[in-house]
Amino acid sequence: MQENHARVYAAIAAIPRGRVASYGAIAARAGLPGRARLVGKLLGQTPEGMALPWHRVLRASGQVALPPGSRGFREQCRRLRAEGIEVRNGRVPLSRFGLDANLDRALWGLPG
DNA sequence: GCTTTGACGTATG
DNA sequence: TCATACGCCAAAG
Repeated sequence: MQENHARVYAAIAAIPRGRVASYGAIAARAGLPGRARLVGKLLGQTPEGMALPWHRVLRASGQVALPPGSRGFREQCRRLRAEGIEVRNGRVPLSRFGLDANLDRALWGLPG
């Protein structure tokens, strides 16, 4: 296990239930700014059996990264909805469920 | 070694 | 909102 891999896994595991984070945010949190693709690559080779909230990782746009209609795509949407996250057309409104967005809202004391 | 290939991101029009 | 261009870098061939 590479050091970077471990950090990426740790960053993903740190996403609270009911929230989502982007590949870029995960990479940055893992100390690898600008390397979102590395996160995607890693998840692509991650065994299904691994206990990891991989479904909470989305593109910066809020889009599910997996090919629409694929098995993984449906599984991800299913898991997200199971946590109360709204998924519409393979997209999650980051304004409400994005981890960073919610942190900002908390800091500014704005309503959700 | 060089080229291609990604579960990506930002800038620009 | 959609498309294109470019940056990024580890793996695989």
